[in-house]
Amino acid sequence: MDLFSADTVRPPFIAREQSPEWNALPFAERVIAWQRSHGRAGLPWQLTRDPYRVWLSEIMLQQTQVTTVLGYYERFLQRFPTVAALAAAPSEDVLALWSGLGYYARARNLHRCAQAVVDEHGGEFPRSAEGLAELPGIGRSTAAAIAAFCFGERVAILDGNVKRVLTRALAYESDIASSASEKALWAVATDLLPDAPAGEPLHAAMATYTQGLMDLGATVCTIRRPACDACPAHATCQGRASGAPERFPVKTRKLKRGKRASVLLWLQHKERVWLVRRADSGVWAQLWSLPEFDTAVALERAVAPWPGTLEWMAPFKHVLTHFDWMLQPLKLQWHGAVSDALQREIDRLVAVNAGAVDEPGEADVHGDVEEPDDEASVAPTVGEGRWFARADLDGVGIPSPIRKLLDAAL
DNA sequence: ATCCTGAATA
DNA sequence: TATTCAGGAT
Repeated sequence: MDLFSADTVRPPFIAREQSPEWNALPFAERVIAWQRSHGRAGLPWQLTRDPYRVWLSEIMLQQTQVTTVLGYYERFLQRFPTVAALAAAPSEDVLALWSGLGYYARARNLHRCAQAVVDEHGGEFPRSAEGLAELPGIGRSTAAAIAAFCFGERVAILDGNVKRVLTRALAYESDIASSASEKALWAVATDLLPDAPAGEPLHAAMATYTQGLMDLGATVCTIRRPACDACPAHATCQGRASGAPERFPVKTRKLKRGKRASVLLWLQHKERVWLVRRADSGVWAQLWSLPEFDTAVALERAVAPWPGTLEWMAPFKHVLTHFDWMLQPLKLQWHGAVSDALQREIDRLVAVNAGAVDEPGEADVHGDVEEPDDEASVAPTVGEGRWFARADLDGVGIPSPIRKLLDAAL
């Protein structure tokens, strides 16, 4: 069953067929009416007002689609049923359950936030958007969403979906990246908030309106080919009137990505692979991955004295926001025993990664030619490495492309 | 400016 | 198949 497309479970909403009186309703009331009949309902995090669950869903839904989050949300709650359980957990376990979701700073902030709620707020989330926004990982929009859903606070959200809906409704021509636009759109979002309907608590209106704006952006006012006929704001939408609603929001700055190339050491002994924990900052911070080198030469120098043969595996590209990353795995495999001396060498590689060992020392030990620019040749890690059997990989955080690589060949 | 991934498009 | 794009908080 497709929970995300309202039209699969409900008759299509055709704005044209609505009465003139209905179209004359204020924006918020139109959104609310649409949400009640055509918004997404029944998603796991919509069945509760528990701030812990709503907060978790909002963090997971940042930069991540509903279908992806569904695969993580329940599993996470099973392992951490309460904010106290999450606060008490090792950060390693939190990252393991976040593994594959991406933007791992969210998981680190999530954990810090849980600890702040327990340590500084007696285990209860603040009941206002203002209070929520002071917690790690909760910005203005996420704070407002939680406050609207859980406490019915009359406060505006402004995420990517909402920006799209609003800029189209207004045919807003300025680049939304500017701080002036940001400010203006927050003001618009706040202006459009519903008033308490007669004989109805504001709480319900705020929750429905907030969800409605999100769902409208996700299912009707889509990036490409918006379904204007199905939109409750159809009649007054300036973007639609302009004939090219998909032109909004206006973004003049084009993103340009840099390039980076790295070499990964796949160190395999029998059925196990050697992984290191990455540094506390930078890409894939604190996740487990294959040791990373700037060049094949640097990698070959590091493993030169070791047994086994180096095998070049298929290179692959991984795209991040700010650069295209070409990754070349080199597999070093052997089946003999790991002597204490060799294991010390392997541990030492990690220590070098962490910057704990002087580079000249390494050159001496390996009897290698001195090379300039050696310091940047190995990506930093936090100095921890372990052998992993296939079954061990489930228990730790591993970046998606690395997990995929390991799954395919380990 | 820096984080990651999956979906959409070419 | 390869490339482009979207998406909040810090």
